[in-house]
Amino acid sequence: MMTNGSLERASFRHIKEEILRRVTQGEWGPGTLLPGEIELAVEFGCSRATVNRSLRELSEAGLLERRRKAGTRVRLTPLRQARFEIPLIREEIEAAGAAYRYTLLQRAVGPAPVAMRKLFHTRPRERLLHLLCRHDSDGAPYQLEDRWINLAALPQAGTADFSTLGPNEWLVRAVPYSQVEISFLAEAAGPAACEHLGYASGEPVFMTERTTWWEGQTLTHVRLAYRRGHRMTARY
Amino acid sequence: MMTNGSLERASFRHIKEEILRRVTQGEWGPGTLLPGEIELAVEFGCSRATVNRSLRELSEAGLLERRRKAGTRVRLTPLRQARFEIPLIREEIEAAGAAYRYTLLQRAVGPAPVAMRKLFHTRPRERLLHLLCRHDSDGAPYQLEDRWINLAALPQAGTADFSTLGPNEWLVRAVPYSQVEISFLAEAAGPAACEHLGYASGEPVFMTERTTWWEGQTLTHVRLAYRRGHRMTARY
DNA sequence: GAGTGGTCTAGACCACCCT
DNA sequence: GGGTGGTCTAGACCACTCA
Repeated sequence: MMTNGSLERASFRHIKEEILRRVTQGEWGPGTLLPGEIELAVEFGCSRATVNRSLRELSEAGLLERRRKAGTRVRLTPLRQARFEIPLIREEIEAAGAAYRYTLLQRAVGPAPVAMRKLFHTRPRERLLHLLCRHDSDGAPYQLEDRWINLAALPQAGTADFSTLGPNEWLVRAVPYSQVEISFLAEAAGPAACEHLGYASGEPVFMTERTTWWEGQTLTHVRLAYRRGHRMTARY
Repeated sequence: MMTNGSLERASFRHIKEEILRRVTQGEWGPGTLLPGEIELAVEFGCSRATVNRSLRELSEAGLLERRRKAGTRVRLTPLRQARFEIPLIREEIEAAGAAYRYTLLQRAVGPAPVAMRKLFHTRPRERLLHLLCRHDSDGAPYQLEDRWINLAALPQAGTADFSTLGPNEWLVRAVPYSQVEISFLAEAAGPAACEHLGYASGEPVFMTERTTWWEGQTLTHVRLAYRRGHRMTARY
């Protein structure tokens, strides 16, 4: 019945905030050993499970370090992690209040270059679908998409109509939950970026590369070139 | 006493895996309404709290969508999020098994350029510390660090010795827990990148920009230029 | 209004790992 | 060996939101 003494209800959120405050304001410096869960539960007038959730989440966020028997400590150097949300390109553009347009520039089916064959572990005879697409924001080129799709793993992609629906959206519907590796890098503008994004040859281009697997098979590999000045931003 | 019926102990991990399996293998397609927590608890032979933790974590990971009264659904388009760990540059290099070396190239205190004054909200008279440093991996230039530090907010930085300890490590110790905004971008190599990282003028450079606040004050702003070919990679 | 998830409690047992 | 966090349970009340 009696919960706290103060007006606030005991809650894992309040406890997280209070512990975060003590750490950021230096009350508990790097390396400090925190009181045990039972002790904190008494201090905050809540159950041990509530304290546990607070400390667990702060430890997942990289602020604290927990070990059985050793206790909970403030990390010496906080584990920094930035989380980037990867939206569908259409949603990204529309969220910015701009009009989205999609154009299929090229479509080809055939044997793959060596680099792609290695990535997809396909035999020389197997065919890949190669697509080149442009995504516009308010009529101006925004992103160029250079995609390879494994037709052995995704035969339906061979007959899908990519002239109106982008391959990314198609894939998300066909294979929604898959393993992904994503990279960010800088590259010199090649002929395609010059022609479709208006770059001068050799200009720096911000690029994303993504490879997608499902049940151990490589499904698709895509290289996304962004328009001049694009950046990926996150807070933490 | 009786827990499960099967040999496995009921655990939120097993439940997560099983639900993930049902979703990825298409048993529960996008938009599917999952059974309620109580129903799942009966199925898995565990308590509702255990089911709740499983579903909560899957929803935080972007796979599921939960609303009171409406229930738990498989997301139509999975919420994609990539998590990048941001290590100290020294740890990044040493983790790759290479030797780390740090060099302070320039140090200057003075009035700031307009762009920096805006960022730091300083008055014209206030001074900023400007540092240029290089981080080497196995003797080869790896990263160039161009940093501004707000001396009004961090007066100790004015007397710190940055000739042996990099400003990043110094800052992490002085102000461990702060707010950060980080961006990734591509830029043409300027004179500094050419001189210290061996770029040809105008070559594409992968860059990170980071601004750090603490208690509402802008503490520091840094631009990191990486050696040729660098990429940031994450899996999800 | 009623059904669902969100959270808290009190208690329990266990696994890990420091001393 | 013993103390700490890791997890589970059974029950409860609450808040949101859909019909």
